[in-house]
Amino acid sequence: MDMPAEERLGLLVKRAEQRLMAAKHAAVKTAGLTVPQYAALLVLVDNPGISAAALARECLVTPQAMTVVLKNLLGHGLIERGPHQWHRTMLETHLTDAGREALRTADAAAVVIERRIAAAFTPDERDSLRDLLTRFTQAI
Amino acid sequence: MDMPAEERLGLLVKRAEQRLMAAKHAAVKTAGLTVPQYAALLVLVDNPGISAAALARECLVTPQAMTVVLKNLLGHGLIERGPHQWHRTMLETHLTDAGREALRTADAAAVVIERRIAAAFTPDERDSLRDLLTRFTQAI
DNA sequence: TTATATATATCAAAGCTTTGATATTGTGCC
DNA sequence: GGCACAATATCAAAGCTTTGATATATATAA
Repeated sequence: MDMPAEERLGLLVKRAEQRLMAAKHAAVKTAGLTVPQYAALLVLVDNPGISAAALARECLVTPQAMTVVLKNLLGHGLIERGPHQWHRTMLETHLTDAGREALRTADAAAVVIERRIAAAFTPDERDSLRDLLTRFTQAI
Repeated sequence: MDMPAEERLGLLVKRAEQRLMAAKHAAVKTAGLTVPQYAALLVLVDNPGISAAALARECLVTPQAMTVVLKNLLGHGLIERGPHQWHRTMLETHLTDAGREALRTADAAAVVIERRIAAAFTPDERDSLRDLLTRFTQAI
């Protein structure tokens, strides 16, 4: 009301993210995954045995949100969870073979999108966008 | 796995949007609103009597999602809904005085954030970011 | 007039997210 | 040893979002 919608950079970022999420959702769906599940598996494959809390920090969500995602992944047999040796308050999470396979399929589809985006810019423009977005984030 | 996370421009956009949403959420919360509620009221104030379906299109969400948002706004007395004259299949939605007041408060807080973001860039950089983000969206 | 297509609203199911609250366990300090 | 602190997990409530299915009403075309 006090600022024209046209000038609000936030709206542009939101629209870009919305489109990106829609495309990624469709991409990882081919592997039977949701975007948050894909993100969790992506961290998990490089951090076997990571705790739910640590996973949540990596994915920038709350532990409660991650619990829900892990519960669904567990229900689909893509991960396994078991008690930690000495830290009895921790649960170790590991990928199953099915989980690894789903991640492989999903990532292939997701990378196609990232490559399509990258191809829309020159190397200089990519650097510029990276810089502007980083400053955008820091400005908030 | 096939592409370094560093190079994925999508991740940067997602992080920027995440921070933006967190900041906006905190901002509009001072008016007792959520971000989707704020977005709906922002469209509503310029389109009195708009249908839920049209509102959903403006906000880029599904009609079902908008129904939930409107139900909560209605429950808080910020909007009113009534039947349309001849289109009996439509429900007209209008802001209440309380809704207008909440929107005014929320928008003031939201504009502060947008101004802070805008201030982090020169006019040329803003144009550049606008251009790059638009092409980003179209590339998907 | 009848049939088709379109637009509206709404119910239901599944999933993600947040804040808030609680219990258990491990760590460090006294 | 005992106590405060931090980290983990989990329950609960509220809200947003999607896809899919269904019912009603308007508009258009045969």
